[in-house]
Amino acid sequence: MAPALNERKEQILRAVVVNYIKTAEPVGSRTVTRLYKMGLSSATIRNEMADLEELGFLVQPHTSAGRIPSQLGYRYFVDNLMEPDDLSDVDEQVIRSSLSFEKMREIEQIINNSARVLSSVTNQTSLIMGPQFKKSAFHQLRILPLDEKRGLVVLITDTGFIKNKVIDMQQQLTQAELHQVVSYLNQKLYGLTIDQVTTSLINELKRDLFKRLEILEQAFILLEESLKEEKQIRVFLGGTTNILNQPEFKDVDKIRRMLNLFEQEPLLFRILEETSNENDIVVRIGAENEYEDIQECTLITGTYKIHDKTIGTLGVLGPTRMDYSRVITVMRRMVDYLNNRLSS
Amino acid sequence: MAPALNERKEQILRAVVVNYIKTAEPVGSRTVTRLYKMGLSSATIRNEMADLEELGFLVQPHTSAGRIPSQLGYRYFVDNLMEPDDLSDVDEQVIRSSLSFEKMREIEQIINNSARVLSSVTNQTSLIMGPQFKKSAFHQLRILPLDEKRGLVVLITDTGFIKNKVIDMQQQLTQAELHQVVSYLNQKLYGLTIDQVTTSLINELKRDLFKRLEILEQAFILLEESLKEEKQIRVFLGGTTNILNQPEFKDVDKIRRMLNLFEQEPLLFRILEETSNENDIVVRIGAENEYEDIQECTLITGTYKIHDKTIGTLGVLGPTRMDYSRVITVMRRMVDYLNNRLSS
DNA sequence: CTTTAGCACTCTGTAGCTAAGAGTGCTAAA
DNA sequence: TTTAGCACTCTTAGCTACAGAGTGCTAAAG
Repeated sequence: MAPALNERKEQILRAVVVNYIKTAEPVGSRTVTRLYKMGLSSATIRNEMADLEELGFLVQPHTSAGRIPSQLGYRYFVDNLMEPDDLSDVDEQVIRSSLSFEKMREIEQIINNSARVLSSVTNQTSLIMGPQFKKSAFHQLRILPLDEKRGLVVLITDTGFIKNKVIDMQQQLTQAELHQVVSYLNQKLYGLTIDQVTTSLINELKRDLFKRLEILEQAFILLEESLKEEKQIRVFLGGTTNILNQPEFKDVDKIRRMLNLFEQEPLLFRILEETSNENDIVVRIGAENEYEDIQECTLITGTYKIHDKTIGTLGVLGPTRMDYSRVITVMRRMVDYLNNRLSS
Repeated sequence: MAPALNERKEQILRAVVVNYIKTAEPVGSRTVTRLYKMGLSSATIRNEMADLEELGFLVQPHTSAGRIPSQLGYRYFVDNLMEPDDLSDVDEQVIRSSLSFEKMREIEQIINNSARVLSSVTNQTSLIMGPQFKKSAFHQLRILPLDEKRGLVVLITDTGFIKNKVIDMQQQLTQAELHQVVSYLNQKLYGLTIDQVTTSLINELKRDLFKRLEILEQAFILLEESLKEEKQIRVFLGGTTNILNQPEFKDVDKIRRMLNLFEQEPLLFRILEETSNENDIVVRIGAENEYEDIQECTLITGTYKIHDKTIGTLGVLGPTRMDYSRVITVMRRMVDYLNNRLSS
């Protein structure tokens, strides 16, 4: 744990962090006295800043430059010094209106829109995990025959999602046979979360059913597959170009690494999943992140729910020099609105 | 139309283009004699190159640099000088295997995979338009009641696509009423392309139906909406980071403009649609492109079909200095395989 | 003991300069 | 028509000089 600082040091640390976030330039002692006058000369501030550097809260890019916050400095700032941000009415309006579209009945549209807004309000890149069905509970399964060869599997969860998938049916089934299979499956699966529908459970059911009805192999493989597919979740990105506006990403090589990351959906998914916590907003600064390529970045995550069941994560990714206060506030609002919208 | 060149000029132009494509450095007269020895001194080549510049096929970045091809130069090369590329067995293998996955039943997966492969084999960015349903013909409509409040609309086209969408139904319909509506719609819409299902036609049907059955308004709005939605098509991107490897994109500002473009799906769609031609591969070099932000790029497009019906476009986007021969050959193969795969 | 003024020192970034290298265009001869 | 030779142009890399910003230290003042 970081040692506590006396009030004067805290004031100075705050001044440095706030200023550096705003200007992206190292902050010198002069600047601190000028902007946050506290009746002290620059020499005194200099001494204090030297102390703060010794304690690990500040670093110097080179001997004769100002100071910039270290990872520890940001951490202390976020934990102890940050003042909550007031969102402007305009921001508030933008966030709300992004979700109020009457027509957005498909959840993917809502999520996609949210990603856009989250990135534009924060000026960072946003990542939102699509709904995780595996955390929803199985509610109902239907199979609708389309023609001789195809059927439509419809899966309904307790969180109100409906996923469907077309399957080929090699063998034809009579209406009655189909009905029999479907009701058997419904009975067995009801109330389980999608997570709990494991391959072994499916195999068991398959063995069971085969005794009664031997025609089903193909249909079963396909059900299994369709469930498996639901477990891989889309991650929606917004404002990927925003990182290019940050001075810390003027190096093409860094840009490449970031964009490369953005193309790897499963990886993004894992990062979001690892970072997030159901109950609160999580701030991961620099090397606090597991994944190497974002250890110069800060990732802030929150989760959204449907009927009190957590089903997805939203994240904002940017350089460690990020307006923490603002992003966290925006994230809070976004989560609130999203929860309301999705639970109605 | 560009004037015809004598053989010697053609040889030299080809040499310059080929070399510049490979090295990204302006090509001087010495280099041409050294690499493509044709029994002439560099002075002669110099004279010829000066002619080629006068004719508009070559340009000089500055007085004392070598020459690079102009847009016209590339055009002449593509139209007259290019030799077809032999794909290596490895490439061939990669392309084929990207599509042979047994499990990819969903067309979006196939398209997505194709985008990935197309970009990695060409080392450029690829864009593939998802299937355009509006060019398919209406085949069958079904509505499956899910519970009291919701139903599932299933739309089947002659190209074998099945699109479906969940709708809310404010008023409850009896099974019989629903059946009546559905069969009426099927009768009216059968054989029309989705394109032809205009708002006015829908309104007409609506009036018609209202006479018989007044409960349907809500259901109708939603059918309309779901059709409208099918008209906006996804564009799948692959290898967006590849442009960063090109030396012409070392400027952060150019990168930003490109990436910005990539985020605007509807725009990409329009560009692909405008550029492509059903019957052949189209090469748009530099300012031949309509859209301003890609006038330093070349876009090469091809189309893919299902049962001889064109339903989508694939594109490769990169700097004008692009390996035309290779990209075009790869595009041809890709189109072939894709057509085969989708029509089976 | 704390604060501050003063000053020497360090490091960066920019501007200007030079020299090397690449390539051209022109001229005159083959 | 081709080519050798040469003066000329432009870019790039490296070097130096210098202004600007900021520090750390010392010694004096509170």
